[in-house]
Amino acid sequence: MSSFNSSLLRLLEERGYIHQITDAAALDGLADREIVPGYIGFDATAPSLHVGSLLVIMILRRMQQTGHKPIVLMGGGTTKVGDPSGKDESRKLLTAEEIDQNIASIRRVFERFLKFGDGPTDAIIVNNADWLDKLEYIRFLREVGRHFTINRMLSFDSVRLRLEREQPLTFLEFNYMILQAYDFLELARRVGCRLQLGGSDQWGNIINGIELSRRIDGTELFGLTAPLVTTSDGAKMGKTAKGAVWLNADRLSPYDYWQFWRNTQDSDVGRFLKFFTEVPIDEIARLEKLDGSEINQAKIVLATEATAMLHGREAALAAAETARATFEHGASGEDLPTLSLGAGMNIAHALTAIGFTPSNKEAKRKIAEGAVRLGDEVISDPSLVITGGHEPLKLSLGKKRHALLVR
RNA sequence: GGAGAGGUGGCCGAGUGGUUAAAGGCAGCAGACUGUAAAUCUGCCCGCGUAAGCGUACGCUGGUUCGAAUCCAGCCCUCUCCA
Repeated sequence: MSSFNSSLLRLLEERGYIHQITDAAALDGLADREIVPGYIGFDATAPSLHVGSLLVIMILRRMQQTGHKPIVLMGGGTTKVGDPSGKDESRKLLTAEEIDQNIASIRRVFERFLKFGDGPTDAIIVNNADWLDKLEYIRFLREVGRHFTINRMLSFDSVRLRLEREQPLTFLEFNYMILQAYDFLELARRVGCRLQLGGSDQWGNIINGIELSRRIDGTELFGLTAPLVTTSDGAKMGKTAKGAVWLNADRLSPYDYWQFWRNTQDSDVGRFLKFFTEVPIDEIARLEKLDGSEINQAKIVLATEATAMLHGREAALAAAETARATFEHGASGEDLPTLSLGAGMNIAHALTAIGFTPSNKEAKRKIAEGAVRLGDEVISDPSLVITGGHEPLKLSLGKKRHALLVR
């Protein structure tokens, strides 16, 4: 069936994880013969990664499952420079302290997907600040800089698009691709890394690293990119009412994470099951063929499996149960967000306090629109003051967002 | 260093002294229809306040004026061309 021999590439291909490979046949041979250490870099621009990174994290996990060694590269150094890819403006510069805090916060997620340790296929985590922070400018320019022509650098999307749109690109950011290329060289030297993975937007950066390593060390390295995950109507995946879909539980609860997947469009379910769960292929084939409202069964599987992988099976089942109680029986599940009313609270303020509305003003608008219900009764009085009773009260905004109010 | 263009709400983008909290579009939220889907139609979309009302807002700082996003001065930033 598959054109590949190695279990790694066969699995990645079957699941749809492969967008481009530099030298597929050679990589296939290598992966078939020996343990391939492969890395992905993650910049620490926020205290949590979001679902946008989930696909490549899944690839690391799959690598390990097929007998290879995942390397998580935290971009402690590159974050200080800022990746211009896909952005019109440079980010504000983070301080070293903020970056370190972000790294500490982000790394916990990887422990859910990868097994770390000292064994040959155990995952390791490294920080490129370890070498980038120590670079000496002139020496670096002479050793590495001479392998890059400006002519070529200008042709890369990350740079070209910015220039075409007449947006500024600082010299600082311009250097990002060189540093990423150098990372690959450094990882090859330090830990024998042979493969770099990334999103399709990273192709240019990955190629640079491969070429740099070949020129300086004569080492043959490989690159593999994953497709950009968009929803079927073309939008970049990963936005919800509350903003980005964070992976850290303290930024997005398991319940909300479950809801994110539950609300997947029909046409995306099959693809997402392949990408973000480990449900067997033939089972996915069955699920995605379900008709009409039956497709919701597939969405529930997707939500529960994806949530279980990140937050644990128990949290996933609790989220599923709460959703079932809330949406199918009109009751309320205990996994819903909860707000303590204290002595009593204005209903509009309560909506804002839970985060359903960004402001009291917006909360009042929603009340005026008839979108707010308290215990399934539509509320029309924006000045209503709620006091908690013995039983939790269910507060709802629209059909999807529900919370429990307690005393 | 010189010449020109420009900086408007999350984004794009109108607006050149007075119903301008600022057209229109996108994104977003809600309602209807559904299946917690998509598409479609409708409404909403700076904040505080129950309300009257108030406070902020068109790069920054001042000024002119009864009144400024709109005029003037200085400054900051960006782009294009020239050196």
